[in-house]
Amino acid sequence: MTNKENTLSQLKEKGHRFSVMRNFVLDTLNKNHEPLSASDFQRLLKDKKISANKTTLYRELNLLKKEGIVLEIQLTGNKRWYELASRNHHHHIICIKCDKVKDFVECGSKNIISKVLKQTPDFAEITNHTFDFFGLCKSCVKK
Amino acid sequence: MTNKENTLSQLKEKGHRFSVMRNFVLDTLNKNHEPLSASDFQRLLKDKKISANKTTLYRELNLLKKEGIVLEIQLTGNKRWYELASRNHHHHIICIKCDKVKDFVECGSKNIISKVLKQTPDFAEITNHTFDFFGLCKSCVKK
DNA sequence: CTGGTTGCAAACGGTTTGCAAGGCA
DNA sequence: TGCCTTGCAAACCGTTTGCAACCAG
Repeated sequence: MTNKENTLSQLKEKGHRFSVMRNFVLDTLNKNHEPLSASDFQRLLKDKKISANKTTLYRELNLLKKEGIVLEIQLTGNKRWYELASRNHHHHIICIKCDKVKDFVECGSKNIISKVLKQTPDFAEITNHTFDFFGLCKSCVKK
Repeated sequence: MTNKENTLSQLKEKGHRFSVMRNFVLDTLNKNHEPLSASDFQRLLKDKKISANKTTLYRELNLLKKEGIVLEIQLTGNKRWYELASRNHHHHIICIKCDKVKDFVECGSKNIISKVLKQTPDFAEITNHTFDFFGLCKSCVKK
């Protein structure tokens, strides 16, 4: 059973159904190992000639987020990216010109968290962190 | 000469003028050593009984950004924070309930950058990075 | 007087909501 | 048949823009 089929049946047990959008989003996330934004999904939907309303896409992304299947991440400005929650802990590098996102695994933040809490006595607990890099990808540098 | 006066005269040399909003924003940023969002500024304007349109505030923040006096940072969701560019390199911890932001100086990212580039051959250069922590501040934990 | 600064209303872009229609189990 | 899913239009929220009036230098 593939990862996607696994997730679909997991959702069915919770009373959710099969749908074209659900299948598409899970399929896409399993095949692309980089975070995708709503506009990425819309472009891919168009490529696959799947006609769908953006509302349906946003609702699906929120449902998958609520069910803990995808994580929503905030990288730049005013859009959000989505990736499978099952992926290992990692971080991102984003091109500031074309918004391309790649992953990297190095983090090394574990031993920093206790230092952070010592420096910020107002805070009680840390739930997550970002450690994202911004720069220029090679194709944007050429331009 | 205070930091604010310094910046104001620096701006005058570039043809910009004194204005209530400019004075307020610079004053506020110099007095608050945490990043502030547009809504923070609007609240503080109200507190000081300074009547001003939000457009004016956004325009001022963008002008100061353009002049390299403030940095715009993206922490969560759909709003932006501003802080003086002259401050030392540092990072942030944000309360996920009340959006309160505090700084911390520990970074330790320098030796990580080369590792990041090695892992992501698509990228040519890194211009900046985020290293922000999300959690609960003590007053939100109590609630 | 000149051109930087302001307020207002409207637009913008990504995202969400209400509601009625559609369709999977 | 029940209720999950969909499409449409409109709302939403932070931010930006056009334009005419204002005012610091």
